[in-house]
Amino acid sequence: MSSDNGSKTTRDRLLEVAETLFAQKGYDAVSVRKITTAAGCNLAAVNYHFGNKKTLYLNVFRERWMHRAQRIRACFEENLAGCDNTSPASVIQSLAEALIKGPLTDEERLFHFQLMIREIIKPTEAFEIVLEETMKPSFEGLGQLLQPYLHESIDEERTLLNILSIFSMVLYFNFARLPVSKIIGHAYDQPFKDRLVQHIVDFSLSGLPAKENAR
Amino acid sequence: MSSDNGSKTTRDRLLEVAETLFAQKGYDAVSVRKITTAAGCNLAAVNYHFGNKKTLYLNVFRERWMHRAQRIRACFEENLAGCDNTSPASVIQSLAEALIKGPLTDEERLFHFQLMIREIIKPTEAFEIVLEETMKPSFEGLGQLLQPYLHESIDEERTLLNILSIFSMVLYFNFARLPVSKIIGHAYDQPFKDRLVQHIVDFSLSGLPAKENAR
DNA sequence: GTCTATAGCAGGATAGAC
DNA sequence: GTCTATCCTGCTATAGAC
Repeated sequence: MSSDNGSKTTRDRLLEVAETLFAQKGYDAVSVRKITTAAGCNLAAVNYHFGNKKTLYLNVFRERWMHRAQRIRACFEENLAGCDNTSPASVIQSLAEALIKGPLTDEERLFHFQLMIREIIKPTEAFEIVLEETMKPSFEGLGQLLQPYLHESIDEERTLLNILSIFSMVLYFNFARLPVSKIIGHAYDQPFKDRLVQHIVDFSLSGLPAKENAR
Repeated sequence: MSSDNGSKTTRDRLLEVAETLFAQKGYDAVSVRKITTAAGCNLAAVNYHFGNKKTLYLNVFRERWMHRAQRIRACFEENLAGCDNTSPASVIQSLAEALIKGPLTDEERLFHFQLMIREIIKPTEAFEIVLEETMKPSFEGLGQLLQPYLHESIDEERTLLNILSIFSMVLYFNFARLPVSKIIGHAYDQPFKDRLVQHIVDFSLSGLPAKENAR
């Protein structure tokens, strides 16, 4: 064994370090050399444990990203179960809290959404995991939860657009922390995250807080 | 001169090709070789015209991205001037149309937002251009347009969160075309873009189209 | 302003010792 | 399972001919 390895195996440290670096810098900007150095192991370790760099990247999604997505989902369901009744407000609040405050640390959340965004703008094989095993089921579940409360005239596409819009806000406020911080003039501290969740719930339920005569 | 150059100068072709490739694949995934080959010129051309690869990337933003942002802004102002009166509805409709239908071709729009997203997740020097010369002024302008119509109790942060939320939807529906298409089950054709703009306006003004007794 | 040729280095991947 | 040593490809950047 070598330098700064905790109790974890080399394989696990590689996955952990690779996730961080891939999220921060992107697949092409990260070399196998940087990963193995940061993981405190040998250059050949990636090829021994994963075959090649691409498979390491895919396993980051299969073994770590998916697990995070499941933790978020479980948190959403707990939040919802903790509500007195099911309503659009409780669904959206549960969702926003799971995604913005949720079970992940701030770092984990940032990496999670950075990886997701990278797959959306430039899909690889990992995109299938993100889309089919996470996004689609989530949106479908949300659709079924919300449908009973929406106007009968709202068709399936419109329902999906509503869900995608809520999702787009949550996604944006998670991955665009830097511009958001610079624009609002302060960091993502806990009180702000509370206000943010409240804003997303309010905006999703009622849109702009306009005066009565202003529409 | 060489192979497939139109009437444009080598310098212009380099900027054009580089923009496309950087948007599609990201800075690190694109080599100077690929750029010069695609532009039909010699490997040394990038260094001759721009000094190095990084400066070429920055000039894509300075000379092409900024110009696009200005065209979008001009379109927004035209749209707004064409409305009978200023109201939250007319402001949001003008904005959504400028950004989703707007003056850019579908390709241009995709590249424009891909470049923007890449700068948001991993900022370089170009981020300053995007933030200070485009995002900040736009959000400030929108704030001034909308403020008179919002409840007096809404503070500055809340106003910004509302504007950022509208922006997040427009951004998402522009750069996440692939997952959105796969989820709604069809492509971004013109009728869909019309429905999309309408949805964004409706959602931004009123939130979810819920039954009266459902909140 | 555009080309060829090449320096100089970093990349992914593998073979084989331990 | 982890190491060293090495192959070979591809990268950015430059020098210098035209």
